[in-house]
Amino acid sequence: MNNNPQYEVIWQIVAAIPQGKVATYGQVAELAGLPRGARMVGRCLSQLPRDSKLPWFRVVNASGRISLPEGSEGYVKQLGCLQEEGVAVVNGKIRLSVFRWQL
DNA sequence: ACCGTGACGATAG
DNA sequence: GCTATCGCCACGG
Repeated sequence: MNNNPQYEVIWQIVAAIPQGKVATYGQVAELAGLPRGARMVGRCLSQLPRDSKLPWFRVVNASGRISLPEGSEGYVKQLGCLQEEGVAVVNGKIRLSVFRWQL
């Protein structure tokens, strides 16, 4: 299955994102100690089981957009979860200057 | 080993 | 704001 030891740290970072806030793939990668691992974070999340308890929906791309095909099941779920937490998604876009997770 | 494929990102126009 | 490139990196065929 997931033999990649890096997934472990990625999961931990994602799990630490506060509710009502979001983080970008690149940000998660850096906090996980993987400077150019944005794609790896995306890959990691894509492998998560549908019933994962991880707040994967709090991860968006550097443009503040959901990186899933619009209209897809995942897109709808992510959008719903975010709005439920109070994250404003205007015209499919999130203001990172407001909702981005800051340490 | 080679090549195409992504839930990416930075930059240029 | 948008598209087009290019760099990046793990995986699978």
